[in-house]
Amino acid sequence: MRIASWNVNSIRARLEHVKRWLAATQPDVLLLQELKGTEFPAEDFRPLGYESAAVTQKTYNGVAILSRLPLETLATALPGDETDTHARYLEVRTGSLRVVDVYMPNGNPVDGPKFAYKLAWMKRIQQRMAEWIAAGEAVVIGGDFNVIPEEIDCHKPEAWLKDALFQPEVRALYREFLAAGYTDAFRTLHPGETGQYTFWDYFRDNYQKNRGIRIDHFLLSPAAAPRLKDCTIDGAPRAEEKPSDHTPIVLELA
DNA sequence: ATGTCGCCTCATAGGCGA
Repeated sequence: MRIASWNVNSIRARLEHVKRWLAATQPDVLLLQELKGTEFPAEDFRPLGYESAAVTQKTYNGVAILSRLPLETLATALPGDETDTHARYLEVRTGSLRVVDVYMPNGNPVDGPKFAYKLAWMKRIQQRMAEWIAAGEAVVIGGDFNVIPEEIDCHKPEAWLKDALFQPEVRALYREFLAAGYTDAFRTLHPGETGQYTFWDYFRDNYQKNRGIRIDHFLLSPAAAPRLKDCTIDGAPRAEEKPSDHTPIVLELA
């Protein structure tokens, strides 16, 4: 079973990119983030064999899950804060798995309320993750975590010291996810491998120079982890015309 | 500080978020 995740930075601007990539890569499930608009073009994916669920809002955020298998929506918001209206979370059951699509808050600037929101959001999902482990659930959590886990996950750690994505508290929470029993699919299969990134900002020639960060991740619960076969980053879409600033990460499960 | 995108609007430029 092939499950992929891609922050597309506007589904409207990237519709043809996504359709091309689906046809070429043939994932069973695709998690999308940063749809950036109220409308989700579900009907464009049906001819390719995908049903979908989406959580959208105007201008910002937005997540969707496409699946070739039947899909049942379990949750469209992360519990724990009734005042949180951001479209950042979607949980479905498909292919006997609980599949969770996350677009975690960016959190910049570090000295403002957005950073507090990021930490609170991460603690809220940590609570859910503990419940799934306690229940022995097979869970795949994928998406844009907006977390650079370790120094190896960025080209130049010094450049990210003041950024929310690389703060000690944020990295500590990510490590707590792993300590609780979740498996970082990519890093587990590629220990110590450098230069592997999922995001390069549009500035300068960061993609051409491979000055990026690894912030899109797949985490597997203990019940799902034994099925892990492969996890790779497909850099090709980042080299296309008018690309997203992120590129897809692809997970293979037995 | 800056660079570049994409979205939106008391719109054709500027602000916001990333």
